[in-house]
Amino acid sequence: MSNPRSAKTKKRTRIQQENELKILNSALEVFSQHGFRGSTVDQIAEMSDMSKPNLLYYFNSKEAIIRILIDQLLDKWLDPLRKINPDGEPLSEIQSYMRRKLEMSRDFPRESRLFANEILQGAPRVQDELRDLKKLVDEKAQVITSWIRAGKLAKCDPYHLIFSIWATTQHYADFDVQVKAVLGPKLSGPGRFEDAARFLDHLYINGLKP
Amino acid sequence: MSNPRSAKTKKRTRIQQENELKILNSALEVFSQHGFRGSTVDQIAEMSDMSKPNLLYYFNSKEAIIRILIDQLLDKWLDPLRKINPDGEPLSEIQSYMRRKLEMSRDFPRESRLFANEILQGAPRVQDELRDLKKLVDEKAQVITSWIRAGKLAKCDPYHLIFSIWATTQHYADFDVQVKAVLGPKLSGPGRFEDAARFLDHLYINGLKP
DNA sequence: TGTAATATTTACCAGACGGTAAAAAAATGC
DNA sequence: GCATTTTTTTACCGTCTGGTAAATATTACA
Repeated sequence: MSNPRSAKTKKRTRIQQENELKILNSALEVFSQHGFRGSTVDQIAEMSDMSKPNLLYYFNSKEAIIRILIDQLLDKWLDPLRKINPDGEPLSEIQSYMRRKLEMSRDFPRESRLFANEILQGAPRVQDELRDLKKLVDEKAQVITSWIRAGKLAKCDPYHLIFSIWATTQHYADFDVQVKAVLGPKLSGPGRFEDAARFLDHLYINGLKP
Repeated sequence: MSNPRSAKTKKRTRIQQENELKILNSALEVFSQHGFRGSTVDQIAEMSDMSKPNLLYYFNSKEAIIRILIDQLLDKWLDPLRKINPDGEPLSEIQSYMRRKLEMSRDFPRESRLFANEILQGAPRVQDELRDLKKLVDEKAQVITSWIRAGKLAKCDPYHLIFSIWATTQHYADFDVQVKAVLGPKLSGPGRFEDAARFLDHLYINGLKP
């Protein structure tokens, strides 16, 4: 068999497990920074302390690697949205969702940037995933609408509400260099996520009116 | 002289002006969709109805083209922020700024995506510009702080306020495919920018509290 | 209309890229 | 310790890419 991953259910050896993990980790690093076409297999191989042919022994192609990364990503990415509880207190559900998304930007910035790269470049590889995404968002938009009807939330477009939460939270991962450049060395510590959370809490609940 | 652009102040011929414009326009299209390394000179040349050597007669290198695009971009990009008037009515100044940024996303999505690509990939070419950006943001953050002190605005972090406006507005350009996929064909018309503006107006002024 | 300057084409090149074949080396199981 | 499987290395290949040299065609202007 040419490739260990193509074996259907055969148990993986220790070396396989280690190397596949190492490769995927390097690939995430490289792809998230340079995008797919901007990355080279050699870069990923070098970061994995491996020769290019050796890497291609574990994964058939560059394309195969990013496919796996994307599949792993989307599930994790949608989890915070799934966790929104229709029976919870609306304002605090929104708030928790925002916080969960912000934590993802803090803890998984590479995943965020990989996804951003894909979308930015026209999402050629995530068409199916976008369909799933729409389904889930439609569902949650209905929940939000029901909250508004019940008078628990200000009247607003639920889709754009969700967009704004995505945008504001992912910004801290995707535009990290810009955020750091603007905040300067003093304010760029890990505390910036706390500051962001505090600001967004206030914005989403009370707005800017004094 | 090998290249018409390298001539210091010599007046440009009609053909030069036309072709340079055509090339820069194609380059913006290509770079904004594929990023720098993901784009090829041939792509840009083809889109300009030109051979690659002919294109390189007008611009010395691929790098030179993106440099010019970036220089043109930043100025335009910071304009809405510059226009914030310290003597205006705070809430409506914020609102106008948000609207101006949203209009830029609507009218110049390629510029937005080009910039996003640069930042996402570590901003290797925009270090100087980020310094200018910081200066301007520091200045406007002070204005916002003075508004808060005067009791004209809710107490909040001015930097994160600016970040949130950038994020929410640029989202509609940078993540356009995702926005369209989620909204579906019916809601994806040009009217989505009006819907977004309405939502953001309400969010930034009143928040979500019913 | 002739001529100098500008613009375009043709034919390349050297290096990087994704990927393969096959042999050598290392690990595994008996 | 030996045979089998797994892993790694070496040596490639065809294609694409950014860029160049030089010849040709076109334009502008006196």
